[in-house]
Amino acid sequence: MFKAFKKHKDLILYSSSLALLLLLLRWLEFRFLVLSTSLDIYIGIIAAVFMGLGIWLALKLFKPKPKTIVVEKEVYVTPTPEFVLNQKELDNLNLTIRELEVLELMAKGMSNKEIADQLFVSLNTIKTHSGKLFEKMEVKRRTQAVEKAKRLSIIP
Amino acid sequence: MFKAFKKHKDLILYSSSLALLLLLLRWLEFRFLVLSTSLDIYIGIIAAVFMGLGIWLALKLFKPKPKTIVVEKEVYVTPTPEFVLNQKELDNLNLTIRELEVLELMAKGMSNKEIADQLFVSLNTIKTHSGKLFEKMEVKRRTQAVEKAKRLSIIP
DNA sequence: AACAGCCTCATCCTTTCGGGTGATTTTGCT
DNA sequence: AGCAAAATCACCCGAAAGGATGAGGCTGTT
Repeated sequence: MFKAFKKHKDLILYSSSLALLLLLLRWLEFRFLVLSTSLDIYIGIIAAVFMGLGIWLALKLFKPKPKTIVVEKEVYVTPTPEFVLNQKELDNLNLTIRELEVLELMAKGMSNKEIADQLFVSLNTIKTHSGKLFEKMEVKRRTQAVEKAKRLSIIP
Repeated sequence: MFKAFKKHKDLILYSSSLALLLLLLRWLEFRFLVLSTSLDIYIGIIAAVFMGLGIWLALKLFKPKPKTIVVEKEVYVTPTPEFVLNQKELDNLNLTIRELEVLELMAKGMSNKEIADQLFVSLNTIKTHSGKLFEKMEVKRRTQAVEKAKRLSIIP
């Protein structure tokens, strides 16, 4: 009994609604046909009411359909292509420790003076190092040295 | 077509039921109240049609209103070894085309003179461009400019 | 001890770079 | 047509970078 009711409760609910609506219509029919015989208005009301019923029905039936939309959100991956030192190329250049240090600081955009201060040596020393560095790397300017070093994966 | 039927089978089912019920009621009404006129049938048709219209309207109009549940799905972006320009940072710097060109050539380790020859302009012009470039990038030397540009993914 | 390699520093000189200023032309937009 | 931004070029000056050369000190190997 209850099971059957539960199974068809929607149907019963809507049927009841319709019955109620029909009663309303009958009442309206009586009111308008007896008091004022405006058929157009009557039909208009019928149309409006049933259209409303249709809308209500449709909304009721297609209501809680939680459509899930998967939004792909790109995760910002830090551009860290994991620097791997190219030992081979580094060996080929045959740089000294000091020269490599100077190269690394150059790559940070530091001036010779700043590098000198950082390494606690004189400006002239850095000039000597950088000069030899350019010789070994076969470049003419610090910018070229840095570019080549990055290209050869000697520095990150 | 069949898919649409399957999808809205509930609605169709209930609508048919209602229509059937309506017919039954009308028949009952006719039988017991003996009040059947052509007007009633006409009104019934009106009601049915407009209810159908209402349903159709509702489905049509409120279809693109699916209460969507947004599920954010994190997607792994393979660390592309290829250069992806950071347009945001580039826009922030508000560089001109010429300044960007100079910056790119600087990054290749070229001297101002070489850049001037490459772009078919005078050395002084390149100096002006580079000066403004350093201003906008808030750096003091070309090496710093290149380093920062690479760090911000403005140049490869 | 001798030698080689590296690090350090210096001096002299030239080139390059960068800052500052001003001017003219070109171009894009309204 | 007129305005604003961009591009072009010039001149001056000081700072930084780079080339050439020489020299002294330290360290590990032979």
